[in-house]
Amino acid sequence: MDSINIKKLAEALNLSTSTISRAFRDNSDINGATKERILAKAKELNYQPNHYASNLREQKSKTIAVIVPELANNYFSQAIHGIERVARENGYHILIYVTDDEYKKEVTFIRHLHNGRADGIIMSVSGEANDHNYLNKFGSKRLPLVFFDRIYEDIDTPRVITNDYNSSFLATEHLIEQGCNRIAYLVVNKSLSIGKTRMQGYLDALAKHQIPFEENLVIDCSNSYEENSIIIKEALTQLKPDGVFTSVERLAFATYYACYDLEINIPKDLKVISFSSLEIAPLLNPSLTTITQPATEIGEEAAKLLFTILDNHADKNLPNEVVLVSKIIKRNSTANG
Amino acid sequence: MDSINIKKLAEALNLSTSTISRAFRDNSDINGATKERILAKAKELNYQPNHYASNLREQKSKTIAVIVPELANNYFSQAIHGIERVARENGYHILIYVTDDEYKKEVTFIRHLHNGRADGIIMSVSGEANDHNYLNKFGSKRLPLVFFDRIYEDIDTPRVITNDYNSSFLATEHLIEQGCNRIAYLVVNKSLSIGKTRMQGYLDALAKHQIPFEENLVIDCSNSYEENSIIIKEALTQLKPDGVFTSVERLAFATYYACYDLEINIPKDLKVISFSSLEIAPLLNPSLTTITQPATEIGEEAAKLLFTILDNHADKNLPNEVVLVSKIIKRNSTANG
DNA sequence: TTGTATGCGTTATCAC
DNA sequence: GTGATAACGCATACAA
Repeated sequence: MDSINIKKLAEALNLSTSTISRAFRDNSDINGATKERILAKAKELNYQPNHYASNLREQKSKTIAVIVPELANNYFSQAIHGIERVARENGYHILIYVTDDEYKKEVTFIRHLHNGRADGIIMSVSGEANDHNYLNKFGSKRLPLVFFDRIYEDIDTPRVITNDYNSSFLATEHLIEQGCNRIAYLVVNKSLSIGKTRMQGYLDALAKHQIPFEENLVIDCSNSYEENSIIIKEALTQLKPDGVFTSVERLAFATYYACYDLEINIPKDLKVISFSSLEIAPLLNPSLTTITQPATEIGEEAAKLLFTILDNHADKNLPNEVVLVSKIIKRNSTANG
Repeated sequence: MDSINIKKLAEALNLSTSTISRAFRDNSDINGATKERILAKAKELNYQPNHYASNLREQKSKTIAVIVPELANNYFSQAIHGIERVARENGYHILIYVTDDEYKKEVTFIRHLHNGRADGIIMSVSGEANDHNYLNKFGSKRLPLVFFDRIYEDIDTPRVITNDYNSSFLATEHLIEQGCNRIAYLVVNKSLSIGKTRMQGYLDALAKHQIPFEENLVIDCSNSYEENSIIIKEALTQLKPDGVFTSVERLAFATYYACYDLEINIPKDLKVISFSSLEIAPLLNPSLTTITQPATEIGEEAAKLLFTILDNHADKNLPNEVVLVSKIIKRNSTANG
């Protein structure tokens, strides 16, 4: 093995390993000149303190894990981008884990991460329908955890969310104001809190405007493209809604495709509004009215929150919940005439 | 410190640490019953072998690093998704690094990664205009490295790319066949190999069809949304092309926005074709003709290639270059009357 | 300011 | 089949 380590560097410089070590840590007493000498030689020999040895010694990894349900999704990739930026600024590295919306994977990831690999976790959850209690099994040894977007309400940990209820209320109201009175609500899994919160806004807006709620206008979709296509087409033909409010971007796209096929004109026959982080919503045919979440900012906030926790071992009274505001951007998919 | 480790587990079971360790490794001699007993107790006490200690001992991290120029981009997030999947299957974890197209960051990341944090690197490069030689400075200690999409041609390492030249040739030819003869080529940085390769296809297609090449129809764009808007609008007004071939997705979007503003009709006045991994290209107004790269597959191939290298320390004769095929999908942005 | 010695949690070698 | 022990590379308490 010809690889360089602290000992060899020490020998090469006729110094002790402790002195070498000091040259790489900031707060140690060390002669400026020797430090220079060490750093120079280190560069020459391409020496870097071994990450695993340091971390074993220091009992921390300078690494955080990010767990998301999916990756090929504007919202999550933007959020990760935000997390990455903040992490980098703080000298942290990020590990990415994708659950594909499978609860089992989430549990496996979280369990695994408690082996020291990461100092903290930022997660958008996948298993709302399942048992969240596994998170409490770690006791006091549970890694610092921050939720964003999709959360477990029954788990006590900081979270970054958006004002979903309000946005949904306003979105529904917008459709009503545009003349809709048969508004369908498309959701991926209505038992998930995020689906429920958004649905409540929908319900309350209907109530406010004295539009009776019809159970079957709540369309429970799946994660499969093909299945959704069938479900949505059937809903459009059978129920003939004049407005659609979709709780996730993907369902708006599916609605568009369905309308193309069925020759339903958006917005004339059907108005569409959706939660979406798509930057090119204006380029769609027709341009899509969106509730746009500040995805990058959500990621940044989540990361900041986590670092606050990691810095203050004595958790000062930090916010347990950060709420960011989404914006409704009206475009042609909900236009009149 | 109340945290559990191998020693405590050993005490709790009246066994030695070696036996505990064996229970967690596959190939060791150990009594079936004791193994059961250990695993059970481990679960009960929430014990997991410390990752950093193991890795320090074994001199490998079961981690690979992925370096990309940007994240909020369909292509890269899909590619990462592919990498993540394959990595997971192989029991590896992935670290993500975003360079924001800054060469300096790339160098810093790569340097840093040679501290043992990762066993290998998958990268789409950012610094084509700069000195790539830093990669050779590591000598035999350089980590296994696989390029994908954007590569350094002068660095000898395996790579996964697409048939860019051919796709560009066919894309340009498609525009010509649709009646264009003033075709602009939009590129972010034409000195980059990927820009050059794609441009060569463009040039050769023009030549084949005896269309004289006009230097100023090659529009060198930037990474800034605002700058591109100005550049493209000026190009469209001054040069009046009847076709646009964009080397990256983002420039196609910018072209759409510019045309909306300038009231140029696509495809009547201007036909547009672009490299793009956008899944909703059919939903654009008008639907966008794309050269679609198999992004996820590219990621998967890159990961597989890396794992082949990591497995065979004696590098068998593995392919140095994997070429995947892109597909041209004709849509309305290049349609005729 | 620098050096010595010890231990972080694990696994491999070698005994038994 | 199991246990004692050294070593992985580094950082710190303590000594000098």
